[in-house]
Amino acid sequence: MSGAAQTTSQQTQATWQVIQGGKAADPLDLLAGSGVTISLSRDRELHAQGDRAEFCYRIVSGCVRTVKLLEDGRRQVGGFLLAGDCLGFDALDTHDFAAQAVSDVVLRRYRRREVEALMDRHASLARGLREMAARELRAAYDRILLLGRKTASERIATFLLEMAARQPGGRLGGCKVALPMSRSDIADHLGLTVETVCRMMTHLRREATIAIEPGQVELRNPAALQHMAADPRH
Amino acid sequence: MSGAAQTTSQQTQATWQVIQGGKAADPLDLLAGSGVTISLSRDRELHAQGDRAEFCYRIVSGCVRTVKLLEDGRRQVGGFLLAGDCLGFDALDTHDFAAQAVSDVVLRRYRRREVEALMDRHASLARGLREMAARELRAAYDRILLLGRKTASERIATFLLEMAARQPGGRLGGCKVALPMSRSDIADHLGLTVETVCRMMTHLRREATIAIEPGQVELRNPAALQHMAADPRH
DNA sequence: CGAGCACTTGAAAGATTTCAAGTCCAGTGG
DNA sequence: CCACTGGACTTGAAATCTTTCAAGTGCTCG
Repeated sequence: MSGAAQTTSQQTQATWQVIQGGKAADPLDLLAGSGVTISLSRDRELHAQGDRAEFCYRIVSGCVRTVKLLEDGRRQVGGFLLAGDCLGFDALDTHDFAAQAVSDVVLRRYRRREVEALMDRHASLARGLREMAARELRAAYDRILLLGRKTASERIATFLLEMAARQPGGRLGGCKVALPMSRSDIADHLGLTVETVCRMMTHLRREATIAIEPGQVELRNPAALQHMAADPRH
Repeated sequence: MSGAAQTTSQQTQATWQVIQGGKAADPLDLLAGSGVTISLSRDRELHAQGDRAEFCYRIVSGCVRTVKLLEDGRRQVGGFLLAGDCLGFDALDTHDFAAQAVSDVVLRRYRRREVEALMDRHASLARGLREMAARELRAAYDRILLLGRKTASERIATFLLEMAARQPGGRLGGCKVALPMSRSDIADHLGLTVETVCRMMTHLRREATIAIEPGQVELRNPAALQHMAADPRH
């Protein structure tokens, strides 16, 4: 019953009707009215590590990376967010990682207070966001397995297949996968060095498993990648 | 308004009153009535990888590990759960990792259907579990940083300090930290081999930073550990 | 008392990193 | 319009951390 909840209740109510009437809609549609559209240019920060978590976001277009830093400069890229992905809905009071635009980015920004209030009013939204958090957690455990137990070549293969699966037109065979992030971003995501990432990619190119083009790769032999993603020895 | 929700609503209502009247209580108290107490002996599984997620659990005593396996037998221990910790509240339809008793264990088991229904009825419970999921996610990102970017000695130091912080009587200086899990469990948790874990522990013992005893270690110089947890060299 | 398993320790092997050049472009200024 | 500069990307060789392979110790359970 907070002020924030009151001010948004009208548009929310309208959206709710639509969902009731239609098929199982995106639970986030409930938020449609309460967001603001923002544009950010390459390398700008959505929020810094430690910032109060006032807002959460949904990517409209472009690519965002989440980043944690160690005091001595070592960097871990938690993940890359593409169009449709959400960020910060499950934060606590502060963000414990930074979020930065990998490319020019358009996103929709929501006030967390309002989202929280809406969740208390609409169990369906709460359920939807809960499921989203569960998916994130599952992805995090997959990454923990990758970082804890997979070799460099397995990590690269897994990463390429993951990016391919997230591509809009999701065919695997001979599809071009956009890689808007730098090699260094990929390295810091996979717990490797830039050089190792390069060597592995070069190796895949020489085997004709992939073709490297600026800003993207073409998967010429996805089966080989899939095999490689589960086999420690090359 | 499912049947499950109806059958639990009476005891829930009673608990709810208590929470309203008292200080900010454990949101899980709402579940008090709907669980069953279970005992499991060492190495038994709470659930296997891929099992339908019918139940979720709260550890009463003992230690539980979560485990993911690769086809070729490589193993990643996601984490260790101690008394008070929860498991499976944020699962999707299936568990994507196994949960196994590290020691003899007593736990409280809840039916997820009932928990879901209660969440829809009580926004406060939903909020509490949401916050719990957020904490888990934060811990997962910390582990990703550890596995992606920290050296073996940093991993060990971080692990020992983490376990110490979770100890019931939370003093750090000269405190004994129970380590119910095997070296091999620790290795698979930190992305190392058993041998490396042993060597690092031995090293710490020789420096008199810790004292090793069966099933536990004593932190003799926590400051040294803290320094080591953030310094890649030694 | 013996077997088996967890744990420890040492030495050799290996995967990845570090260090060191280059190459290739895109954007800039002459 | 074109050379120049800086950054991203590649590639090679040496160094290093961790693993792998090999024993050996010690403890617990039959």
